[in-house]
Amino acid sequence: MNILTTLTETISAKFVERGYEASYGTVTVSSRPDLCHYQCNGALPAAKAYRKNPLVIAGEVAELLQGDARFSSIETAPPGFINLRLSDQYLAALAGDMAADERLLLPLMERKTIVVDYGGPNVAKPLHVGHLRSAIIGDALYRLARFLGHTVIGDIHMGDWGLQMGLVIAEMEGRGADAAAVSLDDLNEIYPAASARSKTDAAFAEKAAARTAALQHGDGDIRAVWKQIRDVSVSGLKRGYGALGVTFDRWYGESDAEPYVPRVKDILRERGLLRESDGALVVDVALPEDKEPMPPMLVEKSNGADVYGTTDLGTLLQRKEEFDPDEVWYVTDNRQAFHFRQVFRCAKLSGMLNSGEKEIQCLHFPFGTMNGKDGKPYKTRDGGVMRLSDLIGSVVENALRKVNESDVPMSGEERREAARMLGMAALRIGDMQNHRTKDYIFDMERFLASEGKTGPYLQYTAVRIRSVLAKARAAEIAAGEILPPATDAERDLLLSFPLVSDALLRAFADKAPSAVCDVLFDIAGRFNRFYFEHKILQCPDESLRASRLALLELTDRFLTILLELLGVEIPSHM
RNA sequence: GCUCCCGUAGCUCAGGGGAUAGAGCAUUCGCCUCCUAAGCGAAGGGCCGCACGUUCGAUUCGUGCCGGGAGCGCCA
Repeated sequence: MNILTTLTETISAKFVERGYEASYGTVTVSSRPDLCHYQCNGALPAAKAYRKNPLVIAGEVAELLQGDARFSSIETAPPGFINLRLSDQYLAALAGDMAADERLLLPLMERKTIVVDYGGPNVAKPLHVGHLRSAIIGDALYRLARFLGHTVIGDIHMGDWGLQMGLVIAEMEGRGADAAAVSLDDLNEIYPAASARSKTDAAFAEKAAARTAALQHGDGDIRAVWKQIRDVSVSGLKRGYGALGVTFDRWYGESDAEPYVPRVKDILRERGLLRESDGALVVDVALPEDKEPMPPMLVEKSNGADVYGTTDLGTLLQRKEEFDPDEVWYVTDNRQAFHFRQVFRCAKLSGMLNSGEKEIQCLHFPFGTMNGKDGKPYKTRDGGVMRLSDLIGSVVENALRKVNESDVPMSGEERREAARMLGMAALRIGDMQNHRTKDYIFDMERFLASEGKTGPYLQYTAVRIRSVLAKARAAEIAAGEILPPATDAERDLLLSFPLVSDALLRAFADKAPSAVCDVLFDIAGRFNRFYFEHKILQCPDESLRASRLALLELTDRFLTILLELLGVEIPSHM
């Protein structure tokens, strides 16, 4: 049930009836809530096209709308606005229809198969704050796509095949470390050490590169060491993503694309796309219309090792054969935009995106950086990269401090559980309340505050609703039919529900979870005002009380669905 | 240097050819004998970076400039 679509259809039909083009009938949410709920500005551009007074056109259309019971007022205003107010009866009926529907009349789209690539952690490296955004934004997009009816496959796409593996293997060799006995903690220490050494020690860097090439070319001993490292790492990664509440359908890595890489090279060779350059193999991906310099994409380094673009192509081929998707989404850092432009072009040139009649759409949805208060990428106090587990630990610890200030009776276990949920919500909403593509500043105090656009604010709203509903159940007071709103607060709340459908479609179109956040804060704010101004259980009028309870139930269902789309859990108390 | 993104209230950010540009925080002032006050209300606060252009109309579109960020073949 998309109110904007419905109203646009209605008004467009009236424009047509008056001899104008349907496209002028677009209805938007009013920019002047004091005057109306919805508005149509189409008479203004129509006036130009048809050389008429816009107010006259608006009047012609408005006249045809008179008598439509959905509206309590249909007015025109200079220079040519059509202003619409929904009637209280219609609002109540609409809410009743939503409540009667399992998915609240929220839209289902035409089903597509979508692979979402939103992890990208490196094996042998602990998760750090840089992995947070990909995980929670990707997870939210995954949930949203699935909710809207698509078939979605989430793939973590671990980096387990590149130079970082060679670095770790070379470092372990140098130390004489036993791969079979290596622990997660060892790995967490080995990689940074190896990475640092490769920058100053040229011989070591060369050795690491050689080990990378050997791994990729199937050296059995190296492969055995590699497998050990990988297995240990994966268990750590599963724990890390588990703590975030982020799941994947496939725990594939670059190595799983390895069998496809020779085929990718064959395809490129057959198409005559491979070219030697400075001892390396490259594909030219520049187009005549390019405004920026577009260097060729590197497929094989001069030492014979593959680079990540190569494995990305192999992965694409794997996804095509395993899932035959309509779309493949890459949720990664902004800084990889250029890389993906190259890969996507190369894939298109190779013809590997063609699948029957359709062409697989590869789409990169980049996101900005999480910065510290200094506006620079978030670091620990000593300037190092902060581990994700440390970040989560400190957020949950701070959340627990807040939960412990609450005088609501809760057991220790309940407090810890609430703190975990509040902390994770603070992280997720703190991140996703901003548009995906923007950088934002990580501010724990602000994210954990109960006032403002925060996770805890949204959770608190749901908690107090559920508290009332629980009391109603205990007192055996049943919800009833939603009555037409009698007050502004009630009407405002009812008006927020029809906006959800449009918000979800916009969030999906832009791949922007922030649009889901916006509508959540809108509903929560309106509800909290309603809650403050009205008695519910103490309401003396029985049918009014039943109506308000139904309104609480409906609000709770909207909040629950929307929060779940963002991966936010609701504690039982707080 | 070239390419892309961004510049909106003291701060963090929405919005986007049309009416009086919106939230949240912060500040000030109010609201619990009552369903969770981790809540609600009110007030102040803006040359929408600058200039030119397109348009009946520009904060929104275009061009240039200034300021910030990122990227530009053997890392991922």
